[in-house]
Amino acid sequence: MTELEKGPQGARRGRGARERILSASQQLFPDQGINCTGVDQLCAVAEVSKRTLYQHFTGKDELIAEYLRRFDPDIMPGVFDRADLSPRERLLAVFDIHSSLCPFLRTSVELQDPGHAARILARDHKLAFARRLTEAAREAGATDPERLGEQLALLLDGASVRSRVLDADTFATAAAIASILVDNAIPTA
Amino acid sequence: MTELEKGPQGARRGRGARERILSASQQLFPDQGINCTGVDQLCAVAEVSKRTLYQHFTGKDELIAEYLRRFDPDIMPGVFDRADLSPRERLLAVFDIHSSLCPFLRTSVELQDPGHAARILARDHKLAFARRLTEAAREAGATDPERLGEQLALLLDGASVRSRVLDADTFATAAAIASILVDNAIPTA
DNA sequence: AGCTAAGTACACCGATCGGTACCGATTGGG
DNA sequence: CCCAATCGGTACCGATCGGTGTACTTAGCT
Repeated sequence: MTELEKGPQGARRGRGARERILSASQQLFPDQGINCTGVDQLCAVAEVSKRTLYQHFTGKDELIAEYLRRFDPDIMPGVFDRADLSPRERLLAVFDIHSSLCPFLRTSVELQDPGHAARILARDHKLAFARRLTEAAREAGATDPERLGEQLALLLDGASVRSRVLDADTFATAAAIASILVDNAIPTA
Repeated sequence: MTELEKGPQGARRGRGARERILSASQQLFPDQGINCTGVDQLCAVAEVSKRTLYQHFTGKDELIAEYLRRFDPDIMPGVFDRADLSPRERLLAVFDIHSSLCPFLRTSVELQDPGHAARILARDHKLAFARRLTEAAREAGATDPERLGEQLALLLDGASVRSRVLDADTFATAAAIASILVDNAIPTA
């Protein structure tokens, strides 16, 4: 009766194999990296046969792309639309997320082919994210919202990759910079 | 039989194999990544037999570490010691280097083991680099040199990794931020 | 000369990679 | 009830990975 999710291959009554595979990807890729995670291990964790995986995805490359696509819709869920915060606070709230290495950055570094679908997705994601920051900056009354958005995006990526190499929390530093930038970019602040 | 001597091996520059291996590493690792560069290809480019490589290095891991160690001594050659620049200009001159993805960042992302010698080296390098920035900030008269040094280091790493994913020059953005930070950190500016 | 260290060439190893073929069990819809 | 599609298990494929063993050739130094 309830029509479940529709797969490209017509998984009409899918037993959830596709979901389990994606779930396993989201569990293994961030921890072990993409290149260091084999298809066999992916199947083992997902409790899925290898054959099933290749019925849902043409190959590992497509799986990686779909794995990234899952992150896209919920960019920073509940940050940009918090009504309890002032526009300025909303700009800085992004830095409260003490995250690990951003999956899009990791993918862009690990994959070599610049034309790989996943790297295109990563690029699009970063552009979209900067756009959302720009939008928030405009609402906050920044004189040059686009510039401020790009600046804040760079701070986030810097903190993300730097936390990886230093094994320390670098988001506080980024937040401090962001605070200065916001103050400088918004008149009557 | 005194047949021809197996090709033009007579003029082989027998010595200096280690140097050629390291040179090949510096040529291949940045372009193809570390995990995607095999030992065989490394040997081919270095014009070195596989046996020779393993006589100079215990394994690929040690080669990676030594490859990184080569970058260490010449951090930003001729930037921190330019007498023709004011201390403030010296702080900002670092951002004129429109570099590609920092090898230390790339290594930290590609290698999974946090205890890998190369990742320790990368961490040490980043700490040392921030220290040099801190020193330069102190000479420039910053009120909190350590803080400014860490901030500038984060900006550089952010620009580096962001240039990778966006395939664009992001160092101008970082330089603009740096200029603001420096102005804010140095009194009587 | 003659010895030794360094380098080369090439075959080889076990492990793992991404990906495929086949087969039997399960399951839902007509 | 039967058909067709999905799924799991498993063995398998060729390629490549990092790393080794062996035998031969060279360069440098007394």
